Amino acid sequence: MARRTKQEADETREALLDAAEHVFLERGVARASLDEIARFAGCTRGAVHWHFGDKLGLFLALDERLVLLQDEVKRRICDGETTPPLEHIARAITTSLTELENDPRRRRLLTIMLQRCEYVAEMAPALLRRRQADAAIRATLRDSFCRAAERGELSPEWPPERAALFLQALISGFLNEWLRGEADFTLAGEVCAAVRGFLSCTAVRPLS
Amino acid sequence: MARRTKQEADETREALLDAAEHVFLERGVARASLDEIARFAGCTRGAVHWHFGDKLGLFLALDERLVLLQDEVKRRICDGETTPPLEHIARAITTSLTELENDPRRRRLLTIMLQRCEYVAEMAPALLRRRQADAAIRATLRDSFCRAAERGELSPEWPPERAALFLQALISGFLNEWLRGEADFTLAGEVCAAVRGFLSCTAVRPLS
DNA sequence: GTAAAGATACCTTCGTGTATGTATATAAAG
DNA sequence: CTTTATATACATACACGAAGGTATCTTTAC
Repeated sequence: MARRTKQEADETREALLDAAEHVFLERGVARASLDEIARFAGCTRGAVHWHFGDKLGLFLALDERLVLLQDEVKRRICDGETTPPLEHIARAITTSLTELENDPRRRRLLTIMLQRCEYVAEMAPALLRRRQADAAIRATLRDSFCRAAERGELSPEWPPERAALFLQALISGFLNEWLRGEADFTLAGEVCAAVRGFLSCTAVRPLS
Repeated sequence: MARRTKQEADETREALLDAAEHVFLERGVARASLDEIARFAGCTRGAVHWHFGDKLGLFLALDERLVLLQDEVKRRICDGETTPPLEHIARAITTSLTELENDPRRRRLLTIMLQRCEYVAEMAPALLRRRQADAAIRATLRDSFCRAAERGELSPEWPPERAALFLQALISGFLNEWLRGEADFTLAGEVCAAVRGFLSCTAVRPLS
């Protein structure tokens, strides 16, 4: 009913987010009703409006639950820089992709954001977040490729800027296909192999 | 009014599709009302229901207006096979991408289908069409890579199946980034260069 | 007691489907 | 060559439900 402890309130909040995740995925964001979501979470629309204000607020709160692959890869690249740049990129991506593949919640969230919602004006906050993450990972990749070039490990055929753009598009494309659900490949397997295949192309010496 | 000539009826039908294209793009498919679309086309909802039945019918009719890139590339590859396979693939993709870039209507349609609609169950016909096109282009690419392998022109590092998957994901990823609108690259320029870059990697001899 | 946390009730808006009205092109009949 | 009939191509009107916002209770932790 009402004013349970702070922790219980947080639990209902989480339950509402879980419910939204489920209903959004099945019916799409636009067709999902707040009542359906609330009922799925075992409460009423009152709780939704209390915690999130309106539907957009609920959606944006759900969006923030999604850890972006870009951020993870960037974090891993920026952390410990022991191995050679290209190898380091490959490992960061491999680890991040594997983690993503083993996290069904993230997959569901990604599916919602990419296939179950319409990006009109009011969704701007969610889009902005992805835009910034894209720009950040792009810069990070470019830096790594630059350092590889300085060490004489990058083929002159692949200027850092182009290599970074290529890699970003490649992963984005694979991710999209993977999310369709009919994919006959795995992230940890074929996609990581493809990434390493590309990085080998950009290297003057083969990757270890 | 009523019962104009057959040609006039077709014109209103086209006008309605144009209007739907415009309104869907601006407001998203779910939030667009049939009344808004009809009014934008200079008629009323009566015309919409007459020509398309309901909103889903309108959407699917609009979807069929979109010539898929996959189909174009496939057609170009299957047509005249004079040059070596890898070079032939590169040219087919280059031509198709350039054509797409110069057709703003196709870009708008693609944007609607990828960013302005929610793929729930009833959208299945549109999804199925893309699925089949994906499968077809994939098979076509694989065949071409196979023939390149038979001619000794394909690097053993790249089995045909993997190369085809890679290429498909790469283009799909670039297309998605391009549709975002903030792309700092062009299809005819950077993307074609990237495709040729990849194909060069798969070749034992450099492309011409 | 009071304010947080949520339930309930009410109202209003919007959009769709459907049913029906209506004018005209076209073809058949005379 | 008219007249008549009918299917076509819409416009208009209505009815209905679904969904969201807001306001008002209710409960309980502190």
